[in-house]
Amino acid sequence: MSDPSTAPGRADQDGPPRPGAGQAQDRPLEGLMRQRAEKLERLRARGVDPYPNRYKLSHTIAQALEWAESNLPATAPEATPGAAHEEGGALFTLAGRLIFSRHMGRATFAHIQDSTGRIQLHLRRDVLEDEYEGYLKDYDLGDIIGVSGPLFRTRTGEITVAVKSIAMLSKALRPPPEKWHGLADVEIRYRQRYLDLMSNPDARRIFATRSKIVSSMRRYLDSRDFLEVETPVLLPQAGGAAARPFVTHHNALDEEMYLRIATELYLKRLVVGGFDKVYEIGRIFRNEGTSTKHNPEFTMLECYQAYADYNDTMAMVEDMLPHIAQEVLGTTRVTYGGSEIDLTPPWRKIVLRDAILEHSGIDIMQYADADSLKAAMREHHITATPDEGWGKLVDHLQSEYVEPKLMQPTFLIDYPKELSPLAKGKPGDPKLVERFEAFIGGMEVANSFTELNDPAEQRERFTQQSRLREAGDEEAELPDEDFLVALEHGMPPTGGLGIGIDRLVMLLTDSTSIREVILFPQMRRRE
RNA sequence: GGGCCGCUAGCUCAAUUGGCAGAGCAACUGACUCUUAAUCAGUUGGUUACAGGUUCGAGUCCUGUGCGGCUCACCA
Repeated sequence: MSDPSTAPGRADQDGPPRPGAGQAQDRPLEGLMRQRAEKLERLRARGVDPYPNRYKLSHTIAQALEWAESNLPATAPEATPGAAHEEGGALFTLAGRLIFSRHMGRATFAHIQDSTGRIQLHLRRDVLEDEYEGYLKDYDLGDIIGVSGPLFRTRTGEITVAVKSIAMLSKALRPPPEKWHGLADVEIRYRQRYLDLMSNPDARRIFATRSKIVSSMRRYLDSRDFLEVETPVLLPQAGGAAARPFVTHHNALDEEMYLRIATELYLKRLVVGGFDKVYEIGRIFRNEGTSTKHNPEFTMLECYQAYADYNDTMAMVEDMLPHIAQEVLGTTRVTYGGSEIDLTPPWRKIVLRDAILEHSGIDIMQYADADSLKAAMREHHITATPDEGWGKLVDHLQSEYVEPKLMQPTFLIDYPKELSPLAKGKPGDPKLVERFEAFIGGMEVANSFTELNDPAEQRERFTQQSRLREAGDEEAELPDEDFLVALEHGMPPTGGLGIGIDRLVMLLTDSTSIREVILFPQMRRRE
């Protein structure tokens, strides 16, 4: 009931709802969706299945365009409406999402897009007859459609399908994002990545590049006789890195399980078993905060090579990454965040101690314990949290003062033993291990060391880590008895390497946030 | 977890000092047989993220909540 004193009332308010028009209480989206649902019902009423089981394509859009480039004259001589439709050349059957439609009375130009490209359609009423009216009435932007017809060039030279028949392959019940600006809302781009992909070419480019990077990396390793393996994700105990794991529960065993934080300890078991060159490109889970450089699940390459050391893995890194860049991008010079980065080897190599001294003024080797190092840091007005051990303090100095400066590819070499419980000591220097990290664009992209294969020393290192853990370091390595047994069977001298795939992709696609290179980045649950 | 910023139509964005919530795209109706972000005429479409508060009056000011972005801390 309308109250005349507050609601003036509208002419159509008491009349029947107009077909296709939203009812007053509907939200706009529901109105748009109902229109599409009505179109779907009209298609069904005409005997058209709006979701047919199959549609046989003759070509991809890219193949059709390629054919036309070499078989059609570069320009149409003049506007000769109708001519192409009479010619009846080779028939192409193509499909894709309807992304543009411009209708002008008895003819319509439209574009469809598949994963290989987009192509223009020319629809004519005198050719399609009833199908033409059906197109105008019941097809919408966003629908997946199929078309069949010969190719021709328009007056402006654009390769176009002269459509002789058209088919609805999947009716879209929701409207697509705006066709020109695309989808800009970052949250929707991440939560509904398919909308990002269908409307933003750059998103498609980034993820296609990611795929090429990974396959190039596989080819590189495969061609050097590395064996790709898969190790468990679900573990009784998570080790191989300094990180807190995700915890889950196995019902049948009634046991706590952990998602892996590294593949290291299992890959080394395989080296013990005689696989001298192994690698895994796998998802890693770390129960930590998110940032532009961190996602709780990410992808890492780890590879292990028997009878190699960290000098060999260093040579491999500065050979492999430029190789991948060359293969995927056609160049070893990339732009990242406004900086020009040249991946051409050789890369700069600096001993970690020297790098910290250079950038912070502190020589870590002059301060043997946490207290004296902390005191030195205080003198340089550098704050440290009270519970940080010596290794953590060095890591702190490194990541704060050195890492952000390392734009061009740089290896930092020879890390403190305390930070590297799985790495082999540097001969003649009891405080250091044979380890390097590679930095590009201010990001750590690789971590590598000569693997510790002395079971007794490994046991001792685990014990030291346990002490750190007891002192409150939740990320200290847990002793892994089963791994120690493996080492006791003898592991050859081995060089190990880890490369963060996501960060490599960021670098090669000029993406400054890791969320731009992960299809479905971690997001808070939304009700 | 802290700090800063953001959230307006399906999408992209406006809204002056606190004073009638608007445009473009999409949709709908109509014109148009070489357009291409088609064009032209008209129409529809709003819980201004949510909950409170101040005020004659709140998209705008205040408080809280949610989600997101950046950043710091932590990590790779």
